[in-house]
Amino acid sequence: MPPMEVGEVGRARAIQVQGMLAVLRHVHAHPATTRARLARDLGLSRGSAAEIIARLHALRLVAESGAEPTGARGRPTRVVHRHDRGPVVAVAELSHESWGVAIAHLGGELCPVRRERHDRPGAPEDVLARMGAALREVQAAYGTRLRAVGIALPGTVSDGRLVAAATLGWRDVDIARGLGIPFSMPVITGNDATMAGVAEARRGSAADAGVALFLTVEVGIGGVLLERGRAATGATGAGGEFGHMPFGDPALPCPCGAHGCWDLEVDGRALARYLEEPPPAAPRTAAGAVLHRARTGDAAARAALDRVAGNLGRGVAGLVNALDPQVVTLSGLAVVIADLAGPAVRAAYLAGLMGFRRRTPPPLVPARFPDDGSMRGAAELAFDAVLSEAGLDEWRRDARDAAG
Amino acid sequence: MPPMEVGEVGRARAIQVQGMLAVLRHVHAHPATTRARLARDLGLSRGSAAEIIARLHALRLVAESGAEPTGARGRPTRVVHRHDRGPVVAVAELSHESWGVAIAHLGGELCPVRRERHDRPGAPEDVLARMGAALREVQAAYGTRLRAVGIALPGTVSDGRLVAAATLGWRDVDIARGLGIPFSMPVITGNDATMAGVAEARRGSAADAGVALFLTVEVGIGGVLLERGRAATGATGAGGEFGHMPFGDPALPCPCGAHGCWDLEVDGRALARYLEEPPPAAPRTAAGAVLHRARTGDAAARAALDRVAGNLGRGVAGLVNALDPQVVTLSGLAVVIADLAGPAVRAAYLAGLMGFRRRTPPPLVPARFPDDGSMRGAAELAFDAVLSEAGLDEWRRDARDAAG
DNA sequence: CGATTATGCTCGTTACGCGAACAAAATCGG
DNA sequence: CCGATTTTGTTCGCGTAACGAGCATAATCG
Repeated sequence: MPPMEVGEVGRARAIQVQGMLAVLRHVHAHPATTRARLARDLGLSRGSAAEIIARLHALRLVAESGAEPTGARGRPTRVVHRHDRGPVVAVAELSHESWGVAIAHLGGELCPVRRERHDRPGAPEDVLARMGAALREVQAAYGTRLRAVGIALPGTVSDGRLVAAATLGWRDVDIARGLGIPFSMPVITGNDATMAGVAEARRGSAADAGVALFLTVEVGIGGVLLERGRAATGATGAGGEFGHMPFGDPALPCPCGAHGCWDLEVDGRALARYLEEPPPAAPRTAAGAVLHRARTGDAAARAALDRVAGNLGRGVAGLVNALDPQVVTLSGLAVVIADLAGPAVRAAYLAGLMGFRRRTPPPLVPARFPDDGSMRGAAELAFDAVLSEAGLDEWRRDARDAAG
Repeated sequence: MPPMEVGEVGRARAIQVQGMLAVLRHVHAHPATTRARLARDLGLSRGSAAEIIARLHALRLVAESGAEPTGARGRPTRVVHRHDRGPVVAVAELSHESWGVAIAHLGGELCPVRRERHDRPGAPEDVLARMGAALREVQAAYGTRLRAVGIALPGTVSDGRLVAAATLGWRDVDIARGLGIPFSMPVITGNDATMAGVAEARRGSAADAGVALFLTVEVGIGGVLLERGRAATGATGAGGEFGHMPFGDPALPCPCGAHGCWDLEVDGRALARYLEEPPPAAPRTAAGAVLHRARTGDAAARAALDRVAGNLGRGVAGLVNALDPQVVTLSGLAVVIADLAGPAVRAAYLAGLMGFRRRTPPPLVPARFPDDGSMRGAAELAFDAVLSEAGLDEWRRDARDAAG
């Protein structure tokens, strides 16, 4: 069967592709779904579901198992899950402390491949070369099963370039080139907070929310607005830099080039400034230390924490006023701040909300994936490319070439 | 032909509806399109295009004319446009100065029905009753051709209620009930700035932008983020209240209940405060007076204007950092401020942008529809409901009942 | 005025999912 | 233990929409 061409043999072929994609996306969103359930959820007749699943099985995209008694009346149904030789995506994550590479299967399961720690990452070339080597290792291992790559980066990503990464000390890095990825598969690069937000919106704390806001505090604040599981990343992919909104002291210069950014009011730099201590070389580590002091009775640290908590709450309120999410997911230090200084966060949050919102303020909830959210999100975005018309066409073409 | 039922006679029927909707949406987006052009743009064969257009013509949704020589080689093609007895939507707009009702045709053409001015609108019941009467007049005139109603309101709209309207002095008004609309057609209520943004994104200054930001200054700032022509209105429809982000002096209380809102830094209240004059009863009118003074050499007014211009530029920069639009459309007083104090706006705008954005800052452009943008946007959203599967089903059902 | 180009029309063909009918596999209750 | 009931799986004739080849039509070109 040749890949579908627009117009050939009518729109019926387009319907087939839509049916196959609907089933694949259902299996991805609900690993261990059943044939009966997906037929019901997708509004397919049982005959159609059978045929589509057979078609996908022949392409080694899904497999069936089970049909074991459930204790309920009626003929047992079969479980539909990913095929053992089905597509995988590679995901890479870079942070100021380490980098990691994993693969992800249809359904979202992550399998770590490599992780290396680094104190100061040094030159981009070095780190990216090692990451690229790990990715090529994955490609060697999985061959044509590897269909896309997702890369989560700690900074502002615009048009596929890491244009600012304060924690790494990098500026304007061509990531794909640095990784030396020669293969032609889709490569999705994005901000790590944006990707973590996607993971929370699809499988995490915000899975039931049509509109959600994700915020994380590491060095500064990152985040993203999510609508029906999709990140509002803007025209160039750099949306979500809420930390560079002028919620702070306008006299304070920000490393980003602007002044008065929210970033400076909610992280380790803010804590140090409120304690009248010198700016920390490693704001994240310094923040941890101050929070520990606050936890163990240091009054000055406590007061600094309360100020930062107020700044956090007030900024979140402003975003809620502007973007009207149903839920706000917090991650990173934001969760710790909310834990240790909940009343200060909440008071500033409620005070910052427009009056009509105070009756039912969107809840602030902790992330479900605090440690690997950005990898999970990178996997989701990579699978978006795979579970598309173009992705399915490519898979079919490769399957045919392999059979021929 | 009965309305389409999911599953009946295969997905072929679903294909038909998609084809019809694609053609209708094309005609709506491109009034005076041609049969040849829409076949090409939509990837239809000429036979299919002919059949779909015939189907739509039979339903009195579109008509054809022309086929007149164009001077180009080849057989002339026909123009496809709205049917004279096709669907219309009613649009209503309420502002602090007046209210208006119009109808809109497929393709976007607006025809005014009624407009009344009011100095102080008074009780919601009175104004809404008059607007409701005008809408019922439209219903009487158009009968079943009237398919939806769009209503643009000057304040925060959440879950269909006008929960805050500072310029009207209204709070928490049930609009549909106040209008007394008994009919069961879709009624789309929304913020006037949001709707004006939709108009600019689809047919105006931001029509070519995938992601756009719309901002208008009247009393305070309203606006919306737009993605592919759709407004990011949030979970309850209240998104876009950028004026209630804390870009200002945190000590300043805002009528909304929060403090330090951007609203207070960019309108007539800000100008008055900077001039050390009492708060104006009508901030919009007062702003106009100050701008006139600034224009005619009043140094104090000029200085106040420059401060407001800086506040505007700085806040816009923060939104650009966060939302990453391709273009920012300005309307209302924002355009006047940008005209009179362009350098101050631009300087603050560029200074507030993250460094990497300064090379290619999203342009600030004036609205294409400064006077009726919110009505045009209300029409767009009302037609969204009409040009949908449900809307087409309803139209077909009514057409059948009328013929039977 | 024949050649060329572009569009409009006709109609046999293709390919999709539907769903009725039946088969299979479980539990229920007497 | 077995017939009844429920739920799922399989089969296959059916209906339907769009395709596109082939031809007709209507314009401009040289």
